[in-house]
Amino acid sequence: MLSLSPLRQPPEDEAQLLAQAGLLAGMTLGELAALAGLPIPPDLKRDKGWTGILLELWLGASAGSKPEQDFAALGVELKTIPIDRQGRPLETTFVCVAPLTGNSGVVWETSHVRHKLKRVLWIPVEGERAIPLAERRVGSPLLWSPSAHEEAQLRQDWEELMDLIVLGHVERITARHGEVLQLRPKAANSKALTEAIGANGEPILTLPRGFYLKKNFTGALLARHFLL
DNA sequence: ACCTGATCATAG
DNA sequence: CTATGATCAGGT
Repeated sequence: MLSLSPLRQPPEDEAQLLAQAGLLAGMTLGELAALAGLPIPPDLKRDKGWTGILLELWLGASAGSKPEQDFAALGVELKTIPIDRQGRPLETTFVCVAPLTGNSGVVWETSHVRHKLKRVLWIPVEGERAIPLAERRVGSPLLWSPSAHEEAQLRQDWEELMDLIVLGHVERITARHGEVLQLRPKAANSKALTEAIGANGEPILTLPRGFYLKKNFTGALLARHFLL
């Protein structure tokens, strides 16, 4: 029988990764944290990435801040996603930081967004704040790649947003732009600034931005999986 | 009730 | 600062 313990090595293939992820389904974050020897914070207010780190540990992902996929050898990215009791996402999903300069000639095919989303292991986790963190249960894993339709949706939003950035209109972009992919601040606070292109082509300082998947997109891909 | 803009911790 | 991991919380 497989031992229920964190993987100390990266998984060898997708099947092994999925098998390990499957063992976690139904367990609580409290159980997984205790078995991994990880302290459980009272809530996520000051530990927003805690669930993601915990699952990385259990699945043998490279911890830390490397700008790579979580399972580089497999080309797989790990995403935990908080869900309500009906399996619908409670939050948008951060994809990557948006490049605000040096974008002449960039195309969808080689974009960071496309690369990050090429193959994703989604792990739904109960996320309602009424449920104590330690009692929240891990759901069934979903190894996903964008369908042709999903990629077309992503590409359209990405191209629209990148056009605005390149044309110096980043500060006119709001989270309402994009049907499935949105651009929002991704920073420590509202004082953190980075360089971007202004309306007259001049350098400006603005908030760092990130690409996020809207809930309608992740909700649909989860529903497709768990209803079929 | 929900979404958008703001925010939190850590490593390098 | 940028990268990783995301959720918070007030205004609409």
